[in-house]
Amino acid sequence: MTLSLHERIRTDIESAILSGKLAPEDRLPVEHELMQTYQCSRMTVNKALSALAAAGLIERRKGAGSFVGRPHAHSMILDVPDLPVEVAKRGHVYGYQPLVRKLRAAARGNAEEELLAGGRRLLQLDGLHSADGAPLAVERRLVSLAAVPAIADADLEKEPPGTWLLRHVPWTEAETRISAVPADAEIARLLKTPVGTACLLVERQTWRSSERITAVRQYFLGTAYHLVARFGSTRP
Amino acid sequence: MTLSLHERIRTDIESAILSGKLAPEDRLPVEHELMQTYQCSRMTVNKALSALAAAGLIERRKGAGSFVGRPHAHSMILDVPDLPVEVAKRGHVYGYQPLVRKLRAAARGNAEEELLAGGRRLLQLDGLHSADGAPLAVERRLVSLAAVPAIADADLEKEPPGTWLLRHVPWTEAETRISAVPADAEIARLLKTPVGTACLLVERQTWRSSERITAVRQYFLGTAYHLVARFGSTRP
DNA sequence: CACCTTAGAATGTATAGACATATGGCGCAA
DNA sequence: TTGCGCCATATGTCTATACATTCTAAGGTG
Repeated sequence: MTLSLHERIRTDIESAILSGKLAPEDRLPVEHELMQTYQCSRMTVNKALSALAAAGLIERRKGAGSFVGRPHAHSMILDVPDLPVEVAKRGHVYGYQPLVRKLRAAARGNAEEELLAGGRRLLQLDGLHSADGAPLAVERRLVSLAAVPAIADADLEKEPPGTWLLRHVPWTEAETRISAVPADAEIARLLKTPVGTACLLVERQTWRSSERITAVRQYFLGTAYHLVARFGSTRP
Repeated sequence: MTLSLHERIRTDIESAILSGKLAPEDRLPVEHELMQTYQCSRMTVNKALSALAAAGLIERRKGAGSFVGRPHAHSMILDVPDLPVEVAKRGHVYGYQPLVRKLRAAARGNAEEELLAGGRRLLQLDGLHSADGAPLAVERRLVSLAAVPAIADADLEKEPPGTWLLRHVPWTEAETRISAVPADAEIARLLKTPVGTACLLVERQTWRSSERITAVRQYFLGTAYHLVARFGSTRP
């Protein structure tokens, strides 16, 4: 793969930073110097540096110059894969078993549910994800019928509601909380594991321009699943 | 804040996508149309669209056009905060207590450790993070002396090694695995919790251009800590 | 010596044009 | 009808230039 010129400039500087040749707070060559070095126009240099700035690798200060940014080991990229896809990728047979499908109002006094419902009703969808027949995760989901009326008529027998929503209510914003909890009696029964087993709890809320769509709690069998996050120059 | 023209074009299209006015696979106006709409040059439009493509919001196909991408609820942004900072931000007093400091060779047969050591020795650093005196997390860390010889002389009594490394070996690439495990006897003793308590296990490896720096396992008290990941248009 | 002004330096934004390259559809030929 | 090739289309890359904005540092003034 032959890199275009601005890509080459970008990767050159990128590897200089990641290898430590350029330390944080170091000043980069100014645009005119890079123009000389690579024998190109300023716009080409600018494109490379702007990309690095957008990625947070450098900081550009108008009038002052460009500087290597300080690293932030926070803000890594977390892969939250679609379960059917992920399970299939590991060579297992994915299964989804719906457990509860209930149309109901928001629980009174539960501010969370009332916000989600937005005055109308909620669809509660509980289900069990499995890999090769073995339980993998229990899912408890609430969907706002105000935001997604179409889900009332959706066929959710084979496809988990998360996958359905991903296809029908695209480009939502989301926030995910990850924690570890012991399995309560019901979770333990469904996951066929002793009460108190460590479970990875993934709580996710999604909304679209301030309209709340869905809230889900997924209890993963702690030993059978993990999430992976990355930080670095490796781009997809 | 007055947006520049290419920023305005970008945010216009961005909100059209996030609000659903533009659905996945939809075709965007071609660059020449946008030039007309905004009365600007092609480079300006191109800058806006390139930024959207870099963010994964749209897909551009040479010769074909620009299309709204399919949403990926995966690849969220995970905040892995520096513990001292995060604890302080919540109004608690952070504490770090070193437990083990041992210079040793890689365990034979442990491919992981041998890779990290790179033929030389490892520094093992175990410690306990606490908030307001209450145990928060146990940390077990290995640092490659081949990669970071300076850490042999570092003062790690008050500052956790993670913070020290962040300041002295910046811009590492990293991979984090997140799972849930029960506390074994030693972890339970240190966290002052019963054996089997659900713990959030965060395993992180960092390296710099294929040279391995450190590997760490942090066991968080499940009920006392959680991670948060976000996905959406909100940029810092 | 302290403070203010100012000139230069560096990035931010935008224009207009040129050529390169991948795509997809249309028309022509076998 | 089928398959091939060509061409219009749309994006990718790059140039050269212009002016705006912001920061830094030098130099002059009180």
